[in-house]
Amino acid sequence: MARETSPPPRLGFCCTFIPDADPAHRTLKAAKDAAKLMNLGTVTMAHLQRLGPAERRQKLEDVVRHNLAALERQIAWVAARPPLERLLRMASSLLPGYTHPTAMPLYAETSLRTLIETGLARIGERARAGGVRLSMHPGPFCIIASCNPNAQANGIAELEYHAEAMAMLGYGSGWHPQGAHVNIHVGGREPGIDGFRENLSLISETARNLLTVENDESLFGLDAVLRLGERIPVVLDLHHHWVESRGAYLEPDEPRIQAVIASWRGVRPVSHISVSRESLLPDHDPAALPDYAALSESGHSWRDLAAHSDLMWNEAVNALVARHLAWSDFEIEAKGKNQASVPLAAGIGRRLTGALAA
DNA sequence: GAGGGTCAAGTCCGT
DNA sequence: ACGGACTTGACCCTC
Repeated sequence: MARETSPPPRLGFCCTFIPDADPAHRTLKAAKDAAKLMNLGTVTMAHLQRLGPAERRQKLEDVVRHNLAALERQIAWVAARPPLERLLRMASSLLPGYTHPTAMPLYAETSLRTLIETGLARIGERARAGGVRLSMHPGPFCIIASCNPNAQANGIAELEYHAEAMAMLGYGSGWHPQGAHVNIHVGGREPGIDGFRENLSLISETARNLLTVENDESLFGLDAVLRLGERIPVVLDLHHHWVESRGAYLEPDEPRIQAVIASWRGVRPVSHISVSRESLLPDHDPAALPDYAALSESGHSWRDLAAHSDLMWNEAVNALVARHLAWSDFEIEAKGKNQASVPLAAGIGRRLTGALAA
């Protein structure tokens, strides 16, 4: 397959859509209802367990139906945005309790399976027709290597759930098809990188073909995860790297960027960006990159600095994203979701237009 | 409808 | 020892 034309740059928000403050939402409830329509929900396993068989089945089906419809609305919204914004991280709550004993038997029933399979197939087609790049990022419980065999088995099952969902969306064969991926962290200190690499043999080919591994802020930084780059694409989180390295911002010409690109083996990489919370930085110059040493000295803990902001308030970081877009797409990990990613994309769009005009 | 306890899960950091 | 952070605060019951 020839790759003469590289795909266009993309950035997007993660999991949850936040509606604009709209005068049409005259009450708080109206705003909440608007958000509910666009976002995936869930049901607790404890609640499901308390219900009788018929109600239990109905409740799960209701949530799944809602989630399929909400995901389709999210993708339709993203597809209607400018090409730069056509990327979405999907919420893991799509099929609640898929690997939990309370819900698992229900997912085995033909009627629910058919509902899910037909729904996801249509949603995947819609994403591809709309040029929307999709990903998932399972929670911290999804680890493929742990000293606790039970935790490891649960983690692998959780990864397989994400891979199955991707497969039903139409991304089930080949190396990160259309850039689709399921991104996780290395996990605990032990068995670490080597355990992670060994356990790649324990997961399905579909999951291996979708998997990516991200540098974290403490145990497994960029250099550590690049040791997996021969097997698995590396997702570079610039904010994690800043925290882990105590203040380093990578530029696109940094040699390790080439190693990250190589790890994706022909697929356009995805990276993550976020910034420390606005509240920690009342006097910070939004035009300068956050200064880890200075913030640390003025009393901000490692944990505080690692936490994410609501919006992409720092213009220097935004400019850094614009530079890195030359080689990578971006997931914007801000608490304000689309309220952060849309203005960021607009700023970058203006920057690109300006560069062309100049 | 608001308020508050509860929720499947691993691991680390800070107190 | 325990709460918070991370993936993401939502869900569900009671009043």
